[in-house]
Amino acid sequence: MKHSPNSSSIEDYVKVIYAYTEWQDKPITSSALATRLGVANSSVSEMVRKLKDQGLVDHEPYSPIHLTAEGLTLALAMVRRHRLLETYLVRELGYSWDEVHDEAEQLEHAVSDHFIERMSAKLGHPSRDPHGDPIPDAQGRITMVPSHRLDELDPGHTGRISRISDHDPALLRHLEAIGIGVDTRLTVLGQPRFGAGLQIAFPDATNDVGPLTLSDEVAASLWLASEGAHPDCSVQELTGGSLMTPYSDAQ
Amino acid sequence: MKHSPNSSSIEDYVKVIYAYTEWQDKPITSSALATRLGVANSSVSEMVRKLKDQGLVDHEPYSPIHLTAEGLTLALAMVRRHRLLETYLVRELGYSWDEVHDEAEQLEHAVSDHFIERMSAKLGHPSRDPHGDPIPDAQGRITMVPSHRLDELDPGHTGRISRISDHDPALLRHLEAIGIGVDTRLTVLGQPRFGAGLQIAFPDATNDVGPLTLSDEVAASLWLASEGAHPDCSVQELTGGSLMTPYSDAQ
DNA sequence: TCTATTATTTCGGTGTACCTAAACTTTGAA
DNA sequence: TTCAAAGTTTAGGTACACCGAAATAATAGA
Ligand SMILES: [Mn+2]
Ligand SMILES: [Mn+2]
Ligand SMILES: [Mn+2]
Ligand SMILES: [Mn+2]
Repeated sequence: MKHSPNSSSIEDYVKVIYAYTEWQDKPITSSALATRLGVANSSVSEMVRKLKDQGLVDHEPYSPIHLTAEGLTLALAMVRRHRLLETYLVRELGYSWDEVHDEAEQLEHAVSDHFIERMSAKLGHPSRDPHGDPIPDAQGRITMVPSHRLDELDPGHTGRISRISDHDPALLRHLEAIGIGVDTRLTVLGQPRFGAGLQIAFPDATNDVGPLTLSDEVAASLWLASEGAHPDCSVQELTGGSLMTPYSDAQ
Repeated sequence: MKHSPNSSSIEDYVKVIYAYTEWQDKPITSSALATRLGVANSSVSEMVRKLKDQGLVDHEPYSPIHLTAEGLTLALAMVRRHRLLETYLVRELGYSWDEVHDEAEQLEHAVSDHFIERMSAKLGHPSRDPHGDPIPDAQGRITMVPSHRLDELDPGHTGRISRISDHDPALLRHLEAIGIGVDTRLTVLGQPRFGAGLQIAFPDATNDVGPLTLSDEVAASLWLASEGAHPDCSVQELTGGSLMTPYSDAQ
């Protein structure tokens, strides 16, 4: 109900609650939230009570945490900010894709709505960030090709990488080194004979790049778009309203 | 002595202490600092004690507040950040000069050293911001033509506006409307017969722009560079070292 | 020189966002 | 079905950056 100016902590909590569901399609638990935010479980319990009081989440004690419609709107606004900032840093300021996440994590709380919309316009209103993550538009609509995490896919699937987790810069540099990026075409071969991981191949490879084994961690960080999927058939209308701050004068 | 990560409050205190001297050439008092920061006097007393403990200011009770060498380095780093950000917002994101101050006030605490240096490079390492304020270089050196506030100048002086206070957006829009901007050439005529203010004329005016009377507030917001002054003769070496954060890894 | 005014600091207290340790649920393995 | 381990919340406490009111110091006028 309340429309207090959201603190950067609140913004991060709500964003992480949203992002968890985007990647795991189940609601986040208290301890998972604590791990992702790098705070103690008790801090999460307290903050979740506050978020509930403010109408941003639904929560019963000892149960997972869900965003309300209002919480979702705030989360989408933060996701939009974060991903537009990452895109801007790469395209306009020459950052590499492994450098942008931490910078955007700070900036997302400091920039104004005005700044965000200027940036979006200058970039031509992009719909994906440098890691393939979809950027909600100013009305909270998300467009993305239907995709699945590599570790959930049965052997035999071929398609293009649609998104890559940007949380670990070292992982991004590793992927770059082995030639995997957004829109790279590849085939899932399945688990190798012994041990863990996932074997993949590059169907378009011209030279001697043979099949590769990805660790479980790497495989869970990659999403593959079904071959022939079309972005337009996957618009999700997630919120009714605009993502702009209700009172933009409150700088 | 301590090299704790500076909070945005500390950054603002130190920056305001520096900026006061830049405009008034005398050290700031506790209550002036409180006014400029929009906090209570008691808050300033407490914070100044903390700044002293951290070696950023010299201060005896009931006396004005001076920056130490270390405090000056931090202040110059913040001034550099603020003015580069303002310049960037105007040149790259299409902000007008009255919109940039508040946005930069937030961003200056959120961007990394890396971001600042990328921005500076992209802008061609500018030495003035949109209001004429000098931008310290990465070593803390400031270059500026010798100038004086309009309200301290004797009648008869002619020169170019070298800097304009950016704190009041309405004032900036007013100046724009009456044709005064950075590098505008004008002559100080002195006080009008009755009442307050300062009369000026535009020696280069081609049309019917006659002499104008500026209010005291406006006159105190403008600096005039002596006719024929040369920037190179006014480099101030203000600090020995680099303005970069000692441990840049501590994001 | 002696106030009266003004400036500054100290004191007690608030809200936010954390923490550790202790208490309390839930769950799943025996 | 039971109960120990795992997950979660509560209790008590800290640091930070504020506040208003009270106390204290500086200063300037008579
Ligand atoms: Mn963040
Ligand atoms: Mn991303
Ligand atoms: Mn600031
Ligand atoms: Mn400025």
